[in-house]
Amino acid sequence: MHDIRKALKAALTDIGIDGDISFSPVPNPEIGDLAFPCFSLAKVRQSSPADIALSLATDLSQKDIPFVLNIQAAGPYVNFFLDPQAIATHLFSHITSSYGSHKTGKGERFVVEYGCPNPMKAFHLGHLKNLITGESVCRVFSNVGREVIRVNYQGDVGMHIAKSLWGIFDWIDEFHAYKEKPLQERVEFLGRAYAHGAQHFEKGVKEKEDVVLYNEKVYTKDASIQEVYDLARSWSLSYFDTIYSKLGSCFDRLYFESEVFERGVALVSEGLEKGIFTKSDGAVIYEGSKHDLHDRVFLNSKGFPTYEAKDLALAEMHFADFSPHKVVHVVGKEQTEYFKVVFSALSQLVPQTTGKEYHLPGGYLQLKGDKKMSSRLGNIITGDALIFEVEKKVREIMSGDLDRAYSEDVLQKVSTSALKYAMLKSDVSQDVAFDMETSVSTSGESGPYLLYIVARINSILRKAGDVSSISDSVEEITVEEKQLLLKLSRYPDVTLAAAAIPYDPSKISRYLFDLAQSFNAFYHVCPVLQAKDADVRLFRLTLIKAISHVMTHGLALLGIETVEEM
RNA sequence: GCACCCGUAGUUCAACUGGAUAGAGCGUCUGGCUUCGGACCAGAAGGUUGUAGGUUCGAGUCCUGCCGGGUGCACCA
Repeated sequence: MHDIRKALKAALTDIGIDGDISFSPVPNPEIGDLAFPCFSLAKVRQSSPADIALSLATDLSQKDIPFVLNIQAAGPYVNFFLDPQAIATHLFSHITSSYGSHKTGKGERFVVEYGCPNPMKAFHLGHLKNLITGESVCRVFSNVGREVIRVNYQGDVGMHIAKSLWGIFDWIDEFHAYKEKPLQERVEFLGRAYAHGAQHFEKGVKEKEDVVLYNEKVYTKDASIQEVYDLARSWSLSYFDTIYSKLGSCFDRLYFESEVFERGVALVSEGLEKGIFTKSDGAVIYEGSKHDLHDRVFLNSKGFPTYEAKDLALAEMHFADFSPHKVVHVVGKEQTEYFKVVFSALSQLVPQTTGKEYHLPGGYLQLKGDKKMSSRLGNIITGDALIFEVEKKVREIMSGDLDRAYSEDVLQKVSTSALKYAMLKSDVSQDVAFDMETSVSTSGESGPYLLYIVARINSILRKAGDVSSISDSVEEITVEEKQLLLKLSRYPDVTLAAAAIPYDPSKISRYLFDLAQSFNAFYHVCPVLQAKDADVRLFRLTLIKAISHVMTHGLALLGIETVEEM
């Protein structure tokens, strides 16, 4: 579509139109495929948009414009009818393995921070959605040529760790007994220990002090807790690794709060001297209120760094380690105001970060409907529990198909597609109401539906045998085929748009669903293998091969692998 | 109390960034088809885009007020 628009723009420039030339979609294919609205010209030319459209259409009709079959003025619009044959020829010669990839981001290095669970705590639903979103964003970035560094920042110090440690030490014999048990059980123990500590913390002033003591022990690296701390931390991290690998993520660098808190203190002290921070009630704060934001505490009155201070040091490390062009924080949208304040302070403290820090706000994940599932999962619904439930459901559905036995690989891929597509189908900042039935269903807007389309196409291609030769010319192109050609030609624009601010993989998921629907419309009207004419058969095989390629490519950007059969 | 985000079909979401008759999935109703893969398809019903104004050729989209929701605002992460 980019090439098509370029040709149209050139033609318009040729007849004296300057400035921003943009096109708009046409509501109905019967009146055209692409429109040029003439409203903005009306002011300059002191004439009605309709008159201008008419005169432009006449002028343009004199010219031979690539991809254009016919031009008509329709009210204030100049409508272009595109030539499906020319598009097919152009498209089929361009659909190679790199169709939809770009080099526009070449030379740019993006650090993407996502995942970010807290060691010794559960990997909950929010983390799951975040991981899936972040991974997709990384792929979308790589696809335009950017170098992507995947980083994961995890809180291995702080009050939540103190709570866990208090709980563990209160149950220390049990802790030692768990050393021999499977990872899953060890992690579940940690979860209980955390809850135990958190409860204790809430009981009263004295109990609170018990827990705070552990916080200080962690910060001062007290020898009495070190062995237990290290072990519990490593259990958690191994457990997170199993989830990352299951969902196809692999981090280049894990950052921990324990490695930034000291530097955080130093940076804030430095900033205090420079007048960037001020003292207030014994704490050190950044007066965001002077910059249309709100005030935040960076060092508490005991001199310990808050999350804010640690984030400053982390940012400094990002830049020291990778000199990124952009650091994208994939984090829940409730942190929006927080990031504004931190970025503002950071910009003054570490000027090279200015304009390079970006918060990508994610929506919340809520489970919808299914009461059975909610109760089975209990109050604490973890991310891996949801993964398990999806797998179980998919297995249930697929084992109902007695004609076929499915491999574990296929079951896994279908499950993953269900989960990931559900997370990525709407805008990143939109909350996701996860519905099990619609997510695993093969009809409707779901991952399995898209995989099914690809499997069908691949099945047809297998039956067709060798389709290495392509055909781009045919006597007549049907309306369904034309729609597919137009949609396929849009794909590179879509991948480019997804990689631009606001970064959003859902642009791709929506496109793929739309393409799949157009394929279905085509498929039920146009026979492929049984096409009467050999030319038509080859043309359609080439067409569906192109669709399969784009679908596979696009799904990969979402982190979804396709299957040959399902 | 202040700030930010959001109100679109019964429901879950779109709407190419201000353009033509606001579109899809699910659900509902009607019909088709026993397979180039039926885990299917077609058609229909369903809307005063929360509300009242304003801006202009033109508003779901921009501005203001109100109503309703979410989130964040000092030593948690």
